[in-house]
Amino acid sequence: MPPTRPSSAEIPDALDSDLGWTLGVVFRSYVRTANALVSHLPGGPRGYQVLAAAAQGLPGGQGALAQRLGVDKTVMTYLLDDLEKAGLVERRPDPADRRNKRVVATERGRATWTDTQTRLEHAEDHVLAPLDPADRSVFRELLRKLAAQANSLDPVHDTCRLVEELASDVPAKPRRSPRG
Amino acid sequence: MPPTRPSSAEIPDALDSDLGWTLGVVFRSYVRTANALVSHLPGGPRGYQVLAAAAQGLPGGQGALAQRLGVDKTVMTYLLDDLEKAGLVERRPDPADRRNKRVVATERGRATWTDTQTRLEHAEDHVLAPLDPADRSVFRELLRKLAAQANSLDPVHDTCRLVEELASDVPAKPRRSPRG
DNA sequence: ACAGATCGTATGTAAAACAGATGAATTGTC
DNA sequence: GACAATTCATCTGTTTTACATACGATCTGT
Repeated sequence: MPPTRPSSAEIPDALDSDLGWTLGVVFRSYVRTANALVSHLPGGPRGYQVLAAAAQGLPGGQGALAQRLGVDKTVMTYLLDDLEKAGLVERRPDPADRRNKRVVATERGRATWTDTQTRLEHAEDHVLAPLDPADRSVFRELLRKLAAQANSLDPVHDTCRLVEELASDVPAKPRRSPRG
Repeated sequence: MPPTRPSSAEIPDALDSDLGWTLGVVFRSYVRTANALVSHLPGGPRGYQVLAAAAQGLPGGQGALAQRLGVDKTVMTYLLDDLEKAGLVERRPDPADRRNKRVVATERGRATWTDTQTRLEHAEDHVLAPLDPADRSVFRELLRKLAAQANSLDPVHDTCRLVEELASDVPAKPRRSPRG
């Protein structure tokens, strides 16, 4: 998914008023900036999310953490390996359940987290720069409304229903053929 | 990049006012819907873009097409393989330059394109549903402004400059270690 | 006509994600 | 209290995807 990660200049013509396109342009612009701002810590953006979760001291082992972040548990394993190797977090066996390994941020990890947070705020300002302050808050508010609604109907079967609702000639699932 | 394709529920807590987060939620919501709506044609979203380009009859061979869409030329090769196998486009040798292979949409390809276009318009309405008509046009306009500016400073060195500008402790490039 | 460049394709390689198996540790039941 | 079943984190193997490179075919220059 990301399904789409087109790099730079693409379809510059008549799709200027297309919502999906403009949304993608703005989002990718932010993602590019944000990625650059967190590229110094292992795991990139996901490493930051893990660090943030650890610094906020939220409960649960690394499995729960993986589920919350939407990554596979095996990914979380070597994500934490790199993060721990960098001295930002620690795996600490849970005294209550020694199978669990609590993920706690080190002193340096907490400092790095707050530092990166301020960076990301700058990234937001960078993206919103072309708007004057009044328009910025309007945009934030509208976006917040959209996000709230999008979250409520996020479940997968909903888009499936929408597909069947609009589909005309989709009998089966034509998976992509292997390259050979 | 996608760099980030987190699936569903993630960091539900204090980041509600975070621009990057809400932007990502809305964008992923649209992407999910749009992907579902174009999943019936080979290559998914990129297959649709190729089909759209072919149906609009834009000039140039498949190499130029690949560059415009931001995908590798080798990807374009088997992308067109699948698309041609499905009878949506044809590779036609350019009479002026027989190295080039013009990509033209078949009759069925054009029909599929227009059909998919209307579907994607429904997807837009679906995302913008929580807003009343006035707010929708406001949102579209603000987003258009942001996209225009983002496009102008998209070049990579710009974000690099921004990184160095804000970086505090980034001496070298700590590439991620291989898993083993 | 011949050297060099360009287009599309084929091939190999590296990185990333997912599924399944493994070992350690807990819970339940008898 | 012992034993089966479950859960957690990790390891291993497979698959997919993108990229880099090499190749044959074709064009353009001299």
